[in-house]
Amino acid sequence: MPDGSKTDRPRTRIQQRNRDLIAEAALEVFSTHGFRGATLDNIASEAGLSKPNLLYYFPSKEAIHTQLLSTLMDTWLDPLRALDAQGDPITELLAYVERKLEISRLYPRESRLFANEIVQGAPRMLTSLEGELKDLVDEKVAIIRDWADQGKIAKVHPYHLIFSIWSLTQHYADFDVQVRAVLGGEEPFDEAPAYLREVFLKLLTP
Amino acid sequence: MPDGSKTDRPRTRIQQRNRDLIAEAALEVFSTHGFRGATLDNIASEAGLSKPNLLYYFPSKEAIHTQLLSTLMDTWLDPLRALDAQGDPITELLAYVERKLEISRLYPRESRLFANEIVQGAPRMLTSLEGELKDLVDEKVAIIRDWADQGKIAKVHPYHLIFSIWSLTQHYADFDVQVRAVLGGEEPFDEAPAYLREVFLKLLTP
DNA sequence: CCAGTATTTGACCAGTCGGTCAAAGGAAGG
DNA sequence: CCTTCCTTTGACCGACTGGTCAAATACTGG
Repeated sequence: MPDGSKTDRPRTRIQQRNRDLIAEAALEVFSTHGFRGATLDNIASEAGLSKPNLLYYFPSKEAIHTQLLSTLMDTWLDPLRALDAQGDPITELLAYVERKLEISRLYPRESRLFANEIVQGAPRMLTSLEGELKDLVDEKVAIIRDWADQGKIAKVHPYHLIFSIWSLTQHYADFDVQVRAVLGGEEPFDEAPAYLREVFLKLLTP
Repeated sequence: MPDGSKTDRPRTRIQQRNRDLIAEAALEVFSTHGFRGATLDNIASEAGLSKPNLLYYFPSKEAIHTQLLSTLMDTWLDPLRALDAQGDPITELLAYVERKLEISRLYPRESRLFANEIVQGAPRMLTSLEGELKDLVDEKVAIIRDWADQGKIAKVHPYHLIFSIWSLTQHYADFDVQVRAVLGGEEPFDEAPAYLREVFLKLLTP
């Protein structure tokens, strides 16, 4: 049995491949059915493996889910990490919006995985939210507050500014079905970038 | 057995009370665990009834869920219905934002119930979205487009304007845990109304 | 108080779920 | 070819889930 601890790399190519297959399948299934709605049989067949074989690589359903979440948390925070205190304030913030929207477009399943978890009260993620996430946000909020104090951007509530960026960008991934149902045939991501740019440009211009 | 069809009123006070108890309990459970994550036992004990007793009033778990969704869809659309083509454009739109935010504050469980359903692809709601919802939105979009054409508000993409109102207001209900985790002790709904007012005022002013 | 109806429930069922296990199949080096 | 370790699986298990049913218990009008 392979060592299940997260720290050590898989030793063989087969392990690497199958762990990747499982992660990919689990992302697909968890993101469309939620934790409770996903079954090991679903994930197994999506991955092209048998159920006992899944459990050869991961000790439990919960473990697969947990690994997915913690892997993705980093990816999720990257765009915000890139917000640079040295850059031009408005350019930096608009670039953040753009990066975040692009990620929603490219990785909607990851977005929905988080959405599922958070909407249901984040039972398996609360410590992450209160830890890494809050720390990073606090740090960037300080930068935004400085910019506002120096008159480089409009005086907006920095926490709510960040919430609104998350909200507006992730909406296109998380509520994709609704957006498409309302738009009919039109492709949401054609217009979204320009629209969001306009929103935040108007909001932030002093 | 009571007649299960939705059209006729319950005949007795007991039926009325128990149906209400079940709906309330189901809202609580479905909104925090999703359809699959909710169990009849959960709902029953939350309602203070036995499981077979639930199924005396509703033919199935699915039926409870369906009735919740369709009852709530109306409530959900009301704020948008109230958007008045005759009123002052900016006042009307800001009032819509305010109503929507207020509803998120007062009925977060209802909001999360929808969020759960839509994030997972709206398997039990798609026809509603493509029907009533789209029709109402189309109608109101026409009004907003007129306002923009007449120069009474800024020229913004009307569909995306509506998406952004939904997104920003519902975020405070749907992602409540995350918002609170980041804010620490602060109460989100203290600052949100003024913030959102500022966002949309700046966006809509020609 | 009684008959008849509405309501409630304990016991039960078949299907599904996460997870186990022993045994069978591969891969690789000597 | 043989040994050793890695990988895969069919069969199985106990817990849980949605749902049924017949019997028991309240309610109601007469």
